[in-house]
Amino acid sequence: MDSLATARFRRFARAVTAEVGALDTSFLGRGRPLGAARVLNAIGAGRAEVGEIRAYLGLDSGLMSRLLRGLEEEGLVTTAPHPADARRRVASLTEAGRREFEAYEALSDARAVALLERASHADDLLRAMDRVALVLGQEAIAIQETDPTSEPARACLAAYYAELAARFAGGFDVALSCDPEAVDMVRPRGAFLIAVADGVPVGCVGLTGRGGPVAEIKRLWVDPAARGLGVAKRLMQAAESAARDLGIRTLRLDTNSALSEAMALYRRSGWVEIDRFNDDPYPDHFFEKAL
Amino acid sequence: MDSLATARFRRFARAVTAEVGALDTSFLGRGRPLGAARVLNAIGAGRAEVGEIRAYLGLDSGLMSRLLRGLEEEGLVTTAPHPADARRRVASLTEAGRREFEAYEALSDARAVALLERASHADDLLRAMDRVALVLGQEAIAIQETDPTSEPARACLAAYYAELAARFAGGFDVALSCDPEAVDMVRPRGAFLIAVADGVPVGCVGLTGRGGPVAEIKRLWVDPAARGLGVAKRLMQAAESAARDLGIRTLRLDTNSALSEAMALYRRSGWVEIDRFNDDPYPDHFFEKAL
DNA sequence: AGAGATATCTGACTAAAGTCAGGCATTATG
DNA sequence: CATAATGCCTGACTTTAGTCAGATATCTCT
Repeated sequence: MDSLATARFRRFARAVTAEVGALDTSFLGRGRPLGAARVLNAIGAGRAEVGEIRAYLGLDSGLMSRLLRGLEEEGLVTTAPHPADARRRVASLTEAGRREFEAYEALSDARAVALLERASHADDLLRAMDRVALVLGQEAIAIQETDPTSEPARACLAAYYAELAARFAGGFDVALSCDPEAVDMVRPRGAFLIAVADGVPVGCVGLTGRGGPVAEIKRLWVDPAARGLGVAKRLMQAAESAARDLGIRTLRLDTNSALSEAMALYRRSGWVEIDRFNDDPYPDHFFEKAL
Repeated sequence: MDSLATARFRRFARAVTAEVGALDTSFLGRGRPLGAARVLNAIGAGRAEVGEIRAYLGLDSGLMSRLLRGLEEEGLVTTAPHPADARRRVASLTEAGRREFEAYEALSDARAVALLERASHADDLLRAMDRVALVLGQEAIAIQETDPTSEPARACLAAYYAELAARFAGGFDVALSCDPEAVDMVRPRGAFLIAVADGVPVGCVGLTGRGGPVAEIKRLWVDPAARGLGVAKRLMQAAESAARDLGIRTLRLDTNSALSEAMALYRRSGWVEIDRFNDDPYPDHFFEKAL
């Protein structure tokens, strides 16, 4: 660890506290102390159980209780006993509370937009921010199943096609490729999985079935900012597990030698190379795995 | 500005506040409230005037005054009237105050090291952090003259040579190149300039004179994380201005077409291409500029 | 059913941060 | 040289955050 590294880290911390601190204090400015605003926003973000919010915000139980009472008196929050355990309480926003939460959200978004519009190289800045966020918070990347036509799925696929176009010497045209139908990637025939970090999709994989015991893995992609963190491996494991659920016995996939990280991953995880099994012009390597 | 951009920014803010906030609260743990610790650290970081500290930390004048009194009673700080304006006051650390400041510094460094050691891909993480810090805080990049054998200058040059080795098809060996003597880059013959962001060097340029009216620009380098922010242009302007100071009338430089950004910069800023003027094996383009 | 654990609430505190009006030198300005 | 402005200080507040010791209701386990 060279001594410059700590200086670089601290330079980063200084640059960022100024901006991010401003984002935090934007929680003020709606006539409510920070503590109460944080609780309101935690509830708005989906945290319902009082104990969970308390742990998340690191609050003393007495303080938490008083903040909740305050929000209740403002008419923003209601609490009720937990249906399965009446010692615990669950909080939820009232109509007015939801409006107030949305006002906080709008404030945060406006701050973000203002900063990004002010910065030169916003694209590049966002990529660097993604990398920092993902490496620091890598435990927060979750794999979830979604419809292949959903908004986050389409965002992943667009990025995937753009990357193929950039990496294949002759470009990439999805119309020339064996593009699976969306219906083949929805249960019961198949599945579509995405990796999500804090609401932002960072990777995807499709399991394409045709109703029989053989299915294909298609469209494995991971955001460059999330590479090296084991996301592709987790996506593949989740796809295999979904395949077993669907009664699939054999998985196949095709790929291109330009995608060296993907090839290495397949070889590491029990896939064996087989002969060409389709006439898609893009792939030059074919793999199979028995489940 | 797509809506995902604000989500990505806010993901970054969340990931970072957890870590950077921890760095901030490391200011506690020395038995002093945060406010007093922040004032002490501001003085230690070189801020002397009370009004300046007040503005920097955003404190009320009454609060500021009390915090200063507290630090004085602890024997960590002394204040004196400003020599040019006795209404203003300047604060400085006592011997004990300096020791206490250094203890805070050590604490911050330890936090930084702990985080970087915990993170996978620390190198890559630091590069992304550099990019974020530099784009956000680009106004804080300062150009300064230094000895070419100083620690930061050597760090820049090592990075410069490493980059040439990576970008030249046949590699780069400094021993084969026309390497200028350090003494030719020190006044009165020449100069060496570095760009510094918050204590970390991010770029350099050498002005190599031989005592006559002609000098050469050598070793222009900018940290990849700081590119696109106008640092190279500012370094070149500072070098030209130093050359004028030294009575130089004509500047020359050699470069290689693999360094396309540099070539573009020279063409943009009034340099004209001339014939080869040395037998260095690496350059393939030669430029001149009259001052 | 009873003992102990758990989750939240209430009351009574303290510490820290922040606000505001006025005071006192000192300096700038007409 | 009088007047206004500036920079800092002091005293008297309020608000916010945080702590801690019970109280209360509920659940788990035997």
